[in-house]
Amino acid sequence: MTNREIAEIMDRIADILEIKEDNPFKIRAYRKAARSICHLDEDINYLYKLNRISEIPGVGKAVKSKIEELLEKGNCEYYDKLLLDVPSGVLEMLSIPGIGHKTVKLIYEELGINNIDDLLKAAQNKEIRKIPGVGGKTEYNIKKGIDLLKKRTGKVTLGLALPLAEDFLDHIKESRAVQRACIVGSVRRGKSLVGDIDILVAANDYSRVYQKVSTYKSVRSISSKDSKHIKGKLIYQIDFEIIIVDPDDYFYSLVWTTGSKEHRNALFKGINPAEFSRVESEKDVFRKLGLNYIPPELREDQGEIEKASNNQLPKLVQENNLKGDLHVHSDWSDGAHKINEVVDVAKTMNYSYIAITDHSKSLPISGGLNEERLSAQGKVIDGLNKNQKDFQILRGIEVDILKDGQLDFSDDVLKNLDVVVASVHSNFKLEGEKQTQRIIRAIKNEHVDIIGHLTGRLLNRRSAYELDIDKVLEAAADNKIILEINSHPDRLDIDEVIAKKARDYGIKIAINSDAHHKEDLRLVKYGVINARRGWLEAENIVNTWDKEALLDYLNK
DNA sequence: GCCGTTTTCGGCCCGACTGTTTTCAGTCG
Repeated sequence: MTNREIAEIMDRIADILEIKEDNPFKIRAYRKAARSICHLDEDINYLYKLNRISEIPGVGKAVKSKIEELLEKGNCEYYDKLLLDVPSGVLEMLSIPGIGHKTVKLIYEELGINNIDDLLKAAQNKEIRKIPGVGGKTEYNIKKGIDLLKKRTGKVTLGLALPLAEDFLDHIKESRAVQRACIVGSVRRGKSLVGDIDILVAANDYSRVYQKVSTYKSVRSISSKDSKHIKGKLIYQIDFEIIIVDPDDYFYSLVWTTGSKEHRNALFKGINPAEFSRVESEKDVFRKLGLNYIPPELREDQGEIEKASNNQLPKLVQENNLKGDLHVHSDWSDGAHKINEVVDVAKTMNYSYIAITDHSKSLPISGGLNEERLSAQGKVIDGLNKNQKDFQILRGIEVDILKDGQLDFSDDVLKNLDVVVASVHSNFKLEGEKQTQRIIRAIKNEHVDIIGHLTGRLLNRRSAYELDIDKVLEAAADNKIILEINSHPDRLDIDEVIAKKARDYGIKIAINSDAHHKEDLRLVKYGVINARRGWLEAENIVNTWDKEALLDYLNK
């Protein structure tokens, strides 16, 4: 079992205990264990072998024994028993945004509804509002929530799919029958949500490829196979397809299977594939078409083919262009690590600066800083900086944008900081014009440098809030405000469409990790992919600049 | 169920908003 599978079971246990109204602190303990297992840098099987499971934060005697049982036997008696108490459909109802375990339990007990489909029917028939304490508004939210849920069915985040695809690819490449292999399709293009994992394989011996694929540890089932394709399901219910081609056709097929349908149709219109037999590289395929090499992230038929024929493609930003990170949390608020621990990881990434931007006081759940603690943190950072060589910790804050667009700190406090990231963490449901004016007011504050996760979307969980993007971009451009690409794979906010638009407005971008755990600094990988999909070059991204140029820009 | 220590029990993140009622419970971040 993988770390993530174990973590999901711990979360599931917490869900069931919530429905059963067990001790809230016990529930929190299971959630905490799930989170820290998710964040482990090491394989939990490896920790188990070394007898180091109890070193995981939040894992005590009871959780440890359950993890060990799961790793040894693949199941756990306590969990199996709990599953008998609550129907699986009721647990699925918990994933509907806007209703929690209390409401789910109430609906289950009062109406006997135990699955999402019946719940939707009951909501449509106005049955839910008959329960005392539940009204028409909740009923409406249930319908809307289920609608959102249905839309996301089958798609998973790149953050889940890419590491799995890479691991699968490594496994396939171990086979001597495989001459070449590559991840293709939407995963290679770096879409933030993907429907499946596609891998192209060049091989002559199909049966040996099948043999290799079928022994991959995360394959759960195989639904069809022939000499050209193997299809099935991986863990987390992710579909996969292995496309097997003759080695002579590999590079042509690589281009064919990577681009979106629209892209490849435009690319190969009226062209005989036989012309591309035995070409030596992907670049050669494009050359034969009279085009520059088009990076996978751009192969979406958004004008890239024309640009490739005119030598006008952008020189896309790369991960190794990044010199720092401007949105990082520490244990001064809801981050897991001390500032110096985060700095140590940043140095391994060859960064020369990071900004520590903990939450501000309006977010008490996150242990947000008040003026006194912010000032104390500043002194700690100054002290740490004295011992740094070729590295600087910038003093920052992720300051809350309040409901009316005012900030959570006064100008007198903000003016002393190197980096001010302003973000929305409340009142997501404001009507569009008010939301727009709220953010523009923050943009106009002279001390604000960056707007964090501008649209507030959470992939598969929460839509972006209502916002007039053009008005916001205009204001950002006028006020020399940097927009963040938040790299967390559940956010990727701003998305590639807004990023491209922002570039056209002349707005600078920061690719930030928003790390709450030291290892999460590496999530910028996804931010970079997103930026590339938005046609951004290194010069558009302020944290590819060296420290002097950056500070100069921040001081405007 | 975990954790820490003036250590084997007592405390554990909390405020705002929403919806349903009319003073509060549920949900979210």
